[in-house]
Amino acid sequence: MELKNTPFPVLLGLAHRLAERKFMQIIDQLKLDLTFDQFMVLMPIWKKEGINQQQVVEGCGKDKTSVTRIITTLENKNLLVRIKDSTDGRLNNIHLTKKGKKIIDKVNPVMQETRKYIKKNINEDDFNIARSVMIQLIEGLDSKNG
Amino acid sequence: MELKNTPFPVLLGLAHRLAERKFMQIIDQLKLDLTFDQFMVLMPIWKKEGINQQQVVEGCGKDKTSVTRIITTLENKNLLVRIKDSTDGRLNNIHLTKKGKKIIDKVNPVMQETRKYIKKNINEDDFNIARSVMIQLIEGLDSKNG
DNA sequence: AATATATAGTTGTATCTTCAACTATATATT
DNA sequence: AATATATAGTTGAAGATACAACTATATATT
Repeated sequence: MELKNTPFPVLLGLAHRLAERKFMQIIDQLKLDLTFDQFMVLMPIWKKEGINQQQVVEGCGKDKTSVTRIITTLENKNLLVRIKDSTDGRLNNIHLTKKGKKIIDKVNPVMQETRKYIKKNINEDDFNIARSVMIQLIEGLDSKNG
Repeated sequence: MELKNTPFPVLLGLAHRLAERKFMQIIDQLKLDLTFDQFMVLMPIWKKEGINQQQVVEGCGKDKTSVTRIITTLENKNLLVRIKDSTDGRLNNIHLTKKGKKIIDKVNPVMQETRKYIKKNINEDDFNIARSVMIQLIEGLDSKNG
């Protein structure tokens, strides 16, 4: 596939898809019943136990509808539980179960490995520039900023 | 949302999603019955009339399953037609209808506008580095290369 | 020519995504 | 206190995605 003249949004989609696929290739070897998207939702909860769904939305970059549904899926798999906040009835605080923690402990090293794999052969300075461009791009596109 | 320490795959997903959303915001103003993904499939066909589905796959960066289904959707909307290749019976050559061409002519300027919008405030050299990093990343991840 | 292998495209199933509309609770304004 | 507005989360519907298994045609190998 000729990438040189490929529009940037196409590159974005491709990179996104291929990175997911690579991750799944590796995770499948662990025989874990987990998708990439489910992992993306678990991640911020693992980083900060008991955060609410809105904070999960911010932590994983997914739409709140998707987060609602994936959390339901994960709850049905007994990887986490929703607990209503005692002082603000709108909030669902999310807690990992033992099973949830266990699965994350298995997946995390895989994630590290995948990140290294993705970065291999890429100049570190360039990679950091790409990171900052992505961030500027996201900030420029964020609905709050027009 | 705090982006500084956000993992790169999350940034990829976010940028991808926000770019799509921005595009749709603008396209909706034209009252066209078209999604971003449908446009992504139309684009390579518009660039080269009569290409087959496999070439569309390469041109839009989507999975062949998705392309099959989106092309069916677009055929039902009368924006294109499948025509079996006369010398290789495996191939579907895709041709835009008049309606299809008309819609692309309306969307193209929007796409240009969106690209400008996305790049605004981003240093051009940095943007080009980001582009090349994306390409290296895709090439490194492409299944053919391991 | 017969068989094996490769390529193009489709279909089934499960999951994910988006938008818009909705419920419920909390906060701000009068 | 009553009303308006904002925020957190859910649901329905339409569309997109991934993988694996499948059909059909073409090319390579014996």
